[in-house]
Amino acid sequence: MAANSNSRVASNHTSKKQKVRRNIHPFTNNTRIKRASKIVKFNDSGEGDHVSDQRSNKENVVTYKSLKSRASDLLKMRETLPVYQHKREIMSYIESNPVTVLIGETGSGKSTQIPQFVLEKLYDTKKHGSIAVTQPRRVAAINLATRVAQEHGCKLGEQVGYSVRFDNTTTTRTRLKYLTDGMLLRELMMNNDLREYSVIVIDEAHERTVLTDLILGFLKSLIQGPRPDLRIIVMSATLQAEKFSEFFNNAPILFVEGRKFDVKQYYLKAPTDDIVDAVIRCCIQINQGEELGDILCFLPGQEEIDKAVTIMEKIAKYVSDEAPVPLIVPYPLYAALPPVQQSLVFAPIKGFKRKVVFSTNIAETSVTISGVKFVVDSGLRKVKVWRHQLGLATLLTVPISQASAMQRSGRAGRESEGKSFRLYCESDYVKLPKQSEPEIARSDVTSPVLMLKRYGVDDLLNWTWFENPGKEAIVMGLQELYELGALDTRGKITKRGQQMALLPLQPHLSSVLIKASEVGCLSQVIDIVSCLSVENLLLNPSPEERDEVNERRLSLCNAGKRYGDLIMLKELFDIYFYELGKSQDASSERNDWCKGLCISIRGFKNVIRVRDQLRVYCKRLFSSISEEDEESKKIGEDGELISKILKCFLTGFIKNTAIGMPDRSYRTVSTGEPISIHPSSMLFMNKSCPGIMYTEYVFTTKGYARNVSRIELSWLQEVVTNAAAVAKQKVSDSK
DNA sequence: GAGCACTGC
Repeated sequence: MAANSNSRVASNHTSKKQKVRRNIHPFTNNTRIKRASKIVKFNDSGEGDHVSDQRSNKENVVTYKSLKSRASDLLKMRETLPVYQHKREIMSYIESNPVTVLIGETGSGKSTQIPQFVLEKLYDTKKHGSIAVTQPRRVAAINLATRVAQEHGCKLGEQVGYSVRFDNTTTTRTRLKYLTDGMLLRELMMNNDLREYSVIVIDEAHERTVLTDLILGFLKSLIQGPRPDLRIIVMSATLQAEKFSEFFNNAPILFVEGRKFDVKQYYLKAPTDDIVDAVIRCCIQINQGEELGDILCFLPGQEEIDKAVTIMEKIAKYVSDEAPVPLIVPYPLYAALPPVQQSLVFAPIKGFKRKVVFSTNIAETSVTISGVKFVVDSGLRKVKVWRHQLGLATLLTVPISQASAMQRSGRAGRESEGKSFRLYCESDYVKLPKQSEPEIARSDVTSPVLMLKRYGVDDLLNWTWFENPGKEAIVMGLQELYELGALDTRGKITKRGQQMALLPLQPHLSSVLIKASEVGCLSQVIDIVSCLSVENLLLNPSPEERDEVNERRLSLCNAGKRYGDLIMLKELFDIYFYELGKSQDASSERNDWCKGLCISIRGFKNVIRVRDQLRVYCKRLFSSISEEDEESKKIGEDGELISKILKCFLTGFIKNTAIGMPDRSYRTVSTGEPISIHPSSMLFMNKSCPGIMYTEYVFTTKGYARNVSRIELSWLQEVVTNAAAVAKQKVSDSK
């Protein structure tokens, strides 16, 4: 590998200026201040390590006076921020336009300051209504609200607060509310026209998550219909502004320069075919030739990362023995990694050493690591693409977009000037797509379609989609919802569909829950569904302890051994919740138990929170809830009960079934494709199921079923008949 | 026969 010495300096500065179009109003910023370390310590975009919680207990003991004095100290820092210097100009645009698009680069202060400017204006003009600021991630909403409350001189929940799942600090006094876009969508579902807000700010809109895209669509229909008075500000970090502007009737675009340090780009002269090898070589080269500073490497997935870490661990000592260079200390970083190991990457490294973090896309937006001076970019990522016709997801390794490459490089320039090594040719960079394909264009839209139906939209194909997912996707979503009993034959939402839309679950799981409430096993099914709702609950044991952990899990789950993963989850839940929850020292007992079984401790705490929430929702939604259902129940090894539970799941996942073949392989009921049980499943070693049902079907190297349960073939007929009867009933109801 | 990127209610 050889880094291109004729590298060019990537200047976002100039490229942005070249792109200024007729309806853009650039703010010339001559006040580019060299950021003193003391001045801006907070994260403008709210990105922070999700391991540490920035809220401090001190907040609870400070007096009103000290809140105010802290706020006036902070004001001096705020005044140096780029957006602050253009306050009057920005506000005049916001005041005179129903929609304003604001492009603020990293460090511009947009996420903290713009909402406060608007708040001041509301105070000054004595206007009613509050301000909502949406974020794609929980941590961002929490951190931003915490910071802004300090700047505003109040406690969280007074004038400034946040609302995320399981945690709402807002009160009736709150005028500025940071919330996840999922929460705003929920508010839209409950209260169609968002009367309580006079201004809505959509932050990080460039990330183009499904939920952000949906909100944009809802907002357009609101200002065209019942809320012409609503003010909207779309904030984005990159120049994807034209699309936002066009969508909102050519809204003005404001551009505020940020404060970030230059990052020099280096490219390969010739492409590489072994990306892990190239990344390792590049790190060694940086270690030999560059000043001290940490390295962040972007690789597509866990497999490549684990491989890179293993190699680096082996050669690091040898390399530093050979020459007087820093000792490289490698760290992996990906979401499925246990939180304890994740947190290791945030600790600063001491001595003559260099931290090298091998990470997935998680470090591109969700997590910020300080001390990074060098970025090594494989140019690859993994992406899940939904195949509407097949009803399965494929997980592909694909080249990133230019925007993504710039975002990755930017991670080297947060604290000082940095360097970015792109392990592909500059000629290939130019050919990359400018932006990544928006998520909604490659996702299952069953859930969005249900939301729209719940909102009362009839003509889905011609709705105010910010990004129309296409006729095929919408029709498949409609059909799926019809089969789940959420829509009737005319495409109108049913009572069942209304209930499904209000549950914080994917429609298939909502449907399972409703079925369970009808047949009297709601409590047990809630427990299982709660476990399924938490990602990375069962962690991957390392290869050395894999057999041991599997053996331990199997020995605890007698029913799970036979019936599969859903029942196993319930058995584990029962032990965690009933058996370990009683003793004096429940918490440490539970933690030890989780560690031994390679189960996420935080994961199980989330299971309990999801469970509590679902129980509350179910009580509200199903008036027919029986007294028995309100009591919690352990599962035991009652075959009849287990059958009943699994049949409930079949009503939601009837499409996700496969039949056992004589050669002990499985073929899907719907398409006849071969499908394999994923090695993480309890049933991986089991060779005797007549049929299987799974909650997920992902194609990687081949088709894999995850969360697998054993089913009897007769159940298929039974459940299909019931579904048909339900459909018939629905038709006669609507006549 | 051997393995899934990230986020949200």
